Order: sequence, then C-alpha cells, then structure tokens
Amino acid sequence: MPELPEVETVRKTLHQLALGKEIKSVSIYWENIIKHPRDPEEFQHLLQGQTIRDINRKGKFLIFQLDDIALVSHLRMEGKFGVYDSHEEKPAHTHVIFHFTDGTELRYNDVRKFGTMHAFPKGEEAVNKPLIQLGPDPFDEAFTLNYFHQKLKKTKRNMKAVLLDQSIVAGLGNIYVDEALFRAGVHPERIANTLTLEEAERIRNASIRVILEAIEQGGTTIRSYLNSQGEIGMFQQKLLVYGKQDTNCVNCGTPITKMKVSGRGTHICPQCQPLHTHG
DNA sequence: CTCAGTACCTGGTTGC
DNA sequence: TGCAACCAGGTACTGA
Repeated sequence: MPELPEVETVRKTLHQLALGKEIKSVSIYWENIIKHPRDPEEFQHLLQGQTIRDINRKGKFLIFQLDDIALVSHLRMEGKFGVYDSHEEKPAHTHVIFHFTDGTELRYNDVRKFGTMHAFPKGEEAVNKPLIQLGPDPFDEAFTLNYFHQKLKKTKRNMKAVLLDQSIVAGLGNIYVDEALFRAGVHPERIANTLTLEEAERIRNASIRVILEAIEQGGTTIRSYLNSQGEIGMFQQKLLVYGKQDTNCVNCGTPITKMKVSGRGTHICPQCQPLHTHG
C-alpha cells in the first residue's frame, strides 16, 4: 500500500486510532524489519513506556512521534498497519506488534517482509538515513519549477527513473509516475536533461495535481485484499493509464500500451506521449 | 561520482 | 492439472 497518498491515508487513520496510546511492550517476529538500532532488543527497549504523541509523514515514510523517540517506518510494497484488540486472531505475516497498555495493539503486517522501521532519539530522525536522503514532497514549497528543472539538467536518466528517485521529489511511485507523465504528455523514456522548461513545468504541475487528488480520494487500492480501514482508496477510479493497457486513451482513443522502463511496468498513450516529435 | 543490475521476500497469474 | 517463469504500489546495495 505504498505511495504518498496511501501512506497519508494510513497516517490519518492511525492518528484517529492510536494517538495517546502507551506502548507496554513490542513483539518482533521478523527481525530484518528493524533497521535501527541494529539490535532488536535495543529497539524494543527504546519504545517501551513511550506514548504516541503525533503521527507525521514525509514522502512515503510514516513518523510516529513518541515522548522521547521518533519511529520512522516504510511500508515498501505491501506493508500494512492496523490497530486491533489483543485477543483478535493474529493473521499470517504479522511481523511486529506494539502492545498498548489499554489492551489494544498496533500490528505491522507485510507479506513480502520488505518494510522497514528505524527508531531514533527525537530530533535525530531528521538528520539520519533514511529521511535525510528525501527530497521535498510534491506540494512542498521547496519543490519549485526552478529546483526541478535544475535537477533534470544534471542527469541523463529517463524521466521514469527520475520521478521514482525519492531524493528529487518524495512520494511518487510506479502508479503516480505513470499518471503524472500521461497528464503532462511526456514519454517516460525521455532523457531528463533534454526536457524544456515548459515540459518540466507540465510534469511538476501534473505530479502535484495527481498526488493532491489521490489524497482527497483516500489513495488507490489495487490488487489488495479488504483490510484495515486505511486501505480503502477511491483513486483507482481516476486512473487514466496505470493498469489500463488495451483500453482506449481518454484523450485520443488510441489504445494504452504497457512496456518496461527502468525495470518497472510502465503504461503510456503512445499518441499523447510521443518519444520523438513527428512531422 | 552516476547508473544498471541484483537482492530482499511471498504469492498470484500466465503460459507451456 | 502441474509447474516454471514472470509479475507485483519499493529501495539498498553492488560493482562497472
């Protein structure tokens, strides 16, 4: 469940469900999820007795602000958080449980075990990996056209790879990159340092719009089981190219095609997103 | 330094 | 039907 709008939806849900709860203890069933501190027992120790005071987000990262600790978590491909009563049956693939003093618990579930958690003394999360590497969110003031165009000028990678690079702009993933490039009318294999300022502006504007609309819709739910409340997104109804191969483009009627770019499944309208300008 | 390829995992789908 | 290969909303690491 993981691009910016989905993580933001999870954040809002957990803010409702978990704020003010005190962690009594932490159970860890797959240690590789815990990245910092290295020692899982130290991680458990840091969180014990801490109360959840706020829940923030940067890019695709959730940041739980506790009394003295910041817990930074990334859901990667399939990570999910949910708050449950402690006696509710524990589904498969539950790898970390934060037991609260009130008899409820926050569970981290992740079929592919790709997700990550980092715990830091409060304040240190912002100056350490992984957060330190992130560029601005699309709608941050820092994501100016000038900033974006300068970044594009410095690389010969294609636009798909550039928009997936979280150090340039944080929060876009495979779905929203395809949607933003389609709305901007730019082919994903266009080389970044060949883009005009006008093309950069179209991509920037499309990225911001797509992300904001998706947040309003509660994110995108595809290929997902019915799960915790945070997952029910509606933006899949607004997708124009992602997963739409062999359907007709809403602009020109040309069939949407699927290809591989930068190792990722990529959806385009070949008519609206030409790689080379014709006649 | 940049960048393409691979590793990390499991499970659903596709195709022989 | 059986089963191997491929695919999946992501990123860290490796080595050229």
